Amino acid sequence: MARVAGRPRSFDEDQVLDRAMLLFWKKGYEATGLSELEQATGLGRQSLYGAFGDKRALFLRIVERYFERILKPSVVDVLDAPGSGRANIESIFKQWESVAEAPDFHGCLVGNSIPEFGAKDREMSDVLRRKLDLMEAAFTRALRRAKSAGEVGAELDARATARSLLTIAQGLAVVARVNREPAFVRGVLQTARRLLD
Amino acid sequence: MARVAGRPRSFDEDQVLDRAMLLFWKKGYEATGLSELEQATGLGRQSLYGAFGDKRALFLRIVERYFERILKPSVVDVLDAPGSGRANIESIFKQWESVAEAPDFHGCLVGNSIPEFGAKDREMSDVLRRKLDLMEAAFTRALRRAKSAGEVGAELDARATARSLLTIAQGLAVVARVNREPAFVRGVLQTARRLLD
DNA sequence: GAATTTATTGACAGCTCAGTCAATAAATGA
DNA sequence: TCATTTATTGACTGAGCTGTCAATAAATTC
Repeated sequence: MARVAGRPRSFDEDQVLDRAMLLFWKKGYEATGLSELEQATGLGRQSLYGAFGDKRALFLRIVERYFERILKPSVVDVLDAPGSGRANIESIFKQWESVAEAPDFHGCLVGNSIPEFGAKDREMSDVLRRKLDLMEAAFTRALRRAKSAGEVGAELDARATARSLLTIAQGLAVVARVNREPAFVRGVLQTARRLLD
Repeated sequence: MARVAGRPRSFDEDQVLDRAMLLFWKKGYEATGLSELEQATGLGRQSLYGAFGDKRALFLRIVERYFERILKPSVVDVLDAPGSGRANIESIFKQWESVAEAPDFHGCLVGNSIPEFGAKDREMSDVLRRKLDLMEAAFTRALRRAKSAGEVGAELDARATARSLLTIAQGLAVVARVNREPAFVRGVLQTARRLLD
């Protein structure tokens, strides 16, 4: 794989993508302008276009990155960790509590984007849905393991419960942005735990 | 209350507001342009501004209308209906099922708007939060009545459960837009019912 | 009927948007 | 050294945005 001639990039791609991700996460797709992206990343417009394509292509890449760097490590990998499935779910609950109560909580990039693209953009909806599916599947695996280990009720419907936990997560990502009471999130999680018994 | 001189309006305000509401509901605040509002309502720009003020003021009015015309009758009033609190909650579940499975489901205007305004607009966040609070309170009332009537477990935490049901509702409003499987919504509701036992 | 008040119409101003063009800079390979 | 390739810079384009201005229309009140 011989390197081809040409001027080398002067920026760290990972850093640029992280900064763009944070911007899209906080402000949403439409509300994030190219000028803001230039400012946040320190790149000029042509560099952004040259490296990542247009705004939509950049966003698609950011969604992949958001899953790999945020959702996978903090949700999927935690649920799939060896040991107790139930304890893994409890770790997730604890994590949600601290995240949702943080002062600058800005929800979930995937959930935030769903209303924005709506039905008008099927490709984007499919991409976003696939991320939710991956989380649902991870919850299902953890619940099945918990069931085999007798950590949850034997009659528990793993798939339906996984769907509920995913739905609660996305609901919290919305509601906790305006309701900043710690008691709110704790109440929801306290109730979610009851689903496992 | 003597009428003052002047040319009378040539449009039906209710109809205009309903059409604007549907547009904001489907597309969101930012993505809805004045030209689209003109087209959907049949009004010229100056008529819109004269009657409702600027886009933001119109949207604030639409949010109030959305609560009065959609959320209050379909959630608050159903929960506050005389008789069994538990049966009223069950009515809500049934309704969510049919709504979320409809082909042109576009979520909840309140929930859709929360990520869009984020923390940058406190007035709007407060308005949106108040609508969620009113629904939470209605769930709490219904659960308390159900508890008094012995329709739910005596140890049930009415407020925490109300918060969970609100969170599930907002979660479904997001997730069901991309996951169109009827089994998804049904699974979540099946699990939600378990919260009441 | 005349003055007043409000509604409607259409054009327009100022700004921001995503995306592109052309010129310059900096590396490689021969 | 020189041709080639890629990156960067900054100006620019055309379109769309919200909001406003000025003129006209249609009612009431005196």
